[in-house]
Amino acid sequence: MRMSKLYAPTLKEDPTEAELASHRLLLRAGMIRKEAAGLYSYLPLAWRSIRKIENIVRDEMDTHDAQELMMPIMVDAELWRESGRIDAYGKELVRFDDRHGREFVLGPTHEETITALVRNELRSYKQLPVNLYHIQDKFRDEFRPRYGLMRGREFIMKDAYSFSATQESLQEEYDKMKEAYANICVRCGLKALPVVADSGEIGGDTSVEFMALADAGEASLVYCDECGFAADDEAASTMVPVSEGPGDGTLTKVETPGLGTIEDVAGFFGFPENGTRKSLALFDAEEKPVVAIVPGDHELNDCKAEHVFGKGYRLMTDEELEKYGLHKGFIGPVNLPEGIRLVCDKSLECSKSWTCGANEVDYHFTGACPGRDFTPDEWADLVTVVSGDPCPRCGKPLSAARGIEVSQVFQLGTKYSEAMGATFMDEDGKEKPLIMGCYGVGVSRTLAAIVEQHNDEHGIIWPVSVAPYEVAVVPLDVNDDVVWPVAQKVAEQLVEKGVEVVVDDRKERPGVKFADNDLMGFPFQVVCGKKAVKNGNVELKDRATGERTEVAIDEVADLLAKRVLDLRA
RNA sequence: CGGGGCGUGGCGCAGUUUGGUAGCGCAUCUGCUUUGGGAGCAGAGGGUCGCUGGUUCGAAUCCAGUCGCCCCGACCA
Repeated sequence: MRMSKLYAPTLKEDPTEAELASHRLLLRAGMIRKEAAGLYSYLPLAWRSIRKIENIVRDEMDTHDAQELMMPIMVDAELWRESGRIDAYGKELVRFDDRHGREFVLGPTHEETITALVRNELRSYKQLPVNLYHIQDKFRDEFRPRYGLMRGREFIMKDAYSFSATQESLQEEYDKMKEAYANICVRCGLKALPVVADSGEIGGDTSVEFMALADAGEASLVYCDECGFAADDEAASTMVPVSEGPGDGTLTKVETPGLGTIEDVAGFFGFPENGTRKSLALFDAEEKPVVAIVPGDHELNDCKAEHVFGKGYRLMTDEELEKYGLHKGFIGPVNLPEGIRLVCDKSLECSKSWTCGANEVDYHFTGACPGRDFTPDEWADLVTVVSGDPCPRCGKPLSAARGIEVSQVFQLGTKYSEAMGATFMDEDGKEKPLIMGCYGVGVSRTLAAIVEQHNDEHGIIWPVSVAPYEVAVVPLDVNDDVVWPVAQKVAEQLVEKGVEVVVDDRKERPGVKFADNDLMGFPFQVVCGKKAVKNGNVELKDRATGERTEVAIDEVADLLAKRVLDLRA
């Protein structure tokens, strides 16, 4: 490919609307253009990368026994009525009538379509399991699309659906997809973690999200380097280690004038904040007063609190505190006024000597002991797990990170097959609903996540496996009758060896060429300058490391082809 | 849906307060010079100022309405 013919208009300045590195760089590198809010055109360079990602996905799907097909983007709304999602999905679901007045939706996902497709043909357990997928544009009319390809209204998704006769078979399909997804991330050059999304429930993993680690990610998570455990920080549950407070374990009232914060109290006793207890007064969803107590160095988790106190719980205002006989900064479990429910974090259950408010202005207790000095109504999981807390699986300290959800595997069960009458005849002669799994990969989001993880101040740094072109040959002066033929020769040799090459044949100054090639992020640049060529050399630049080495003109194609082919996933 | 901001050549912006011949930088085109990190000089082309209506002798500018976009929040998972 000749750069002079390439449709990739680069921008010298940062677009004002773009904040994320991926959004900014994809725009600047001439790879995407916005058509409307949340709607983007993929220009040739981005489309080449998208196709490479798709092909990696295809390869992994096919080797894990899934079959590709293609379903329409338009879906008969009747199917969504059958599944019951027509109302449940809300305004994100785009609906419209065709010319005959029949209602349709633009598929935001395709459970309904696939279930309707297979219910007529998958009739016997002998045909199962089956796993079918397609790669298709999806449309979700997001309230607030943002961050470029990260959260668009129209996006590319690979969605697979498995149909099994038994739970064991579903588990097998699910495990295969999990393996495929881990491979996909690695092959795309993504550092990603499989995050248990459903850990609060009955247990077992029935849903895993693959999170590409990136500071710009919308999800917070904690993970364990030691054993590989990872969970959404809201879903993560662990026993926070707590230290016993000061004192000898007898209940002692201590004057703490004006010390109304955890920091003050910990400082006063010369104890870590962890040795104190944080008491929060709130109203549950039914407006009944509650005091919740957590370790002093942890926060009440909003999501968990909703589980315990109901959606709509809220903290008391200062006036409301006084009304219930509570004092800001000095709330505690001992001598709690009548009628207030006491809920304590489960990690405090083993602690026998609490330092906490005395429910009296300017006084705290040390040595407060549950069961002896007060009795909680409930022990519950209340805190947000943070970096350093022990891994619930192996006990080693957890790390915190932010992530981009690039894919998810989910054991659906019989939700859709039951609602839509997709049944099969089992071995025992009984008709049963198909047991389903669904498995999605955000292809366009994966592209954004890759850029988010692979960039520097000069631009994108593509992993070879998904680079739009693997090598850029950059003659610094195309009018020079020594340099230009050398560049052409090297490019030809590389193409012959199967390498994807773009030649920067533009009549631009070197600075422009360097800037553009760095921005577009081709993994390798072969720079042909007058001086080096005169010595029989060209310069080989590794975009990732910035390392430049002079290589003999006759050897560069061989050398590079080997490196590139090695790095292809 | 709440709060804030913005719509002016392809891109980035000034001009709007105080109405009076639409401007700057980049990009584009031509010529000459330049050629290892976004060149210099000279010249040229390109805009119904988001849209609709109103006020006025006169509107990018004032008024009303409307459409679109961006940011924060809430919602959604």
